[in-house]
Amino acid sequence: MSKQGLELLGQETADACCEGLASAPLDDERAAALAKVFKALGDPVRLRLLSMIASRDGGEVCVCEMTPAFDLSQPTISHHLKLLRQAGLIDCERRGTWVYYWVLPGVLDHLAGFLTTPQAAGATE
Amino acid sequence: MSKQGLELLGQETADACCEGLASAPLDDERAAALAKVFKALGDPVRLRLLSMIASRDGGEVCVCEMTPAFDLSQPTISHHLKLLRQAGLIDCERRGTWVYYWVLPGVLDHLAGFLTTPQAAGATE
DNA sequence: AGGTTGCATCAACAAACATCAATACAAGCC
DNA sequence: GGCTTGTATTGATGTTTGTTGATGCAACCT
Repeated sequence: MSKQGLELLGQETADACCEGLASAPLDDERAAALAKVFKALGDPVRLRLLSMIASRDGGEVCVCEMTPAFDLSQPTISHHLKLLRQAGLIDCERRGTWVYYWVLPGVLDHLAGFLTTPQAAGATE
Repeated sequence: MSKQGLELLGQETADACCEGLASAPLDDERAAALAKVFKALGDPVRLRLLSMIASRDGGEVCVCEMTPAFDLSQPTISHHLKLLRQAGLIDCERRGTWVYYWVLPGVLDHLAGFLTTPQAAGATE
């Protein structure tokens, strides 16, 4: 189930959906929504967790594999994963004993599109 | 001084310089450097300030124009601008009485490239 | 059933952050 | 020189965040 979402939501990639940061001044509402996501990215542990999940072949990583990769307690890792989930960046599912996390498709590319400036969006290099 | 946060992002062009979030697990150092930048973006006021500057024709905005655009005190706006500057996102110059801010070129597109997943990067155009 | 393991939640604390009033600094004007 | 305006810095305060030990819950295994 988790692997198929990416192709099905393929039309949601970076461009065309909504205005970028540099195309017009942000209004309060959009700024607040976007700030939530960037705030979730604004911690080195969460960035590493997200990267660990996003770079994984198969797209899924077990918590049992992430927790020992940090010099932090298990509740702390669980807390950071929760924040990433609440930001809409990842989701998880329990399968038997273990819990697996994956990156929600399209969200990262969406953010990238938001940051891309009009000039760079048109230029290939 | 203030560009430290983005040193690890490099000055090279957006696409070929460094690995993206989804290409390999981030190491501590890069995660810490990137987290600083994302943390700077993780506040609605700073996002609006940055957008206000980035979307401006001519690329420069006077502080005297930004301060009244928010329901916040002048020191607070100045503080947020300082954080954006320390994150390596913007720079400023005093010209006579007024101070002008602009977005440092390439940084936003660099961040966008970092967030772009390999699949989407190939499918962009 | 009882015991063990994996993960989430709770309660509590220190550190970091957003905000403002007061103040300091810089540049123009009288 | 003194006065005014624009911006940055300081000091203080209430809030948020990162972290942990303790606890709770779910799924396995005898």
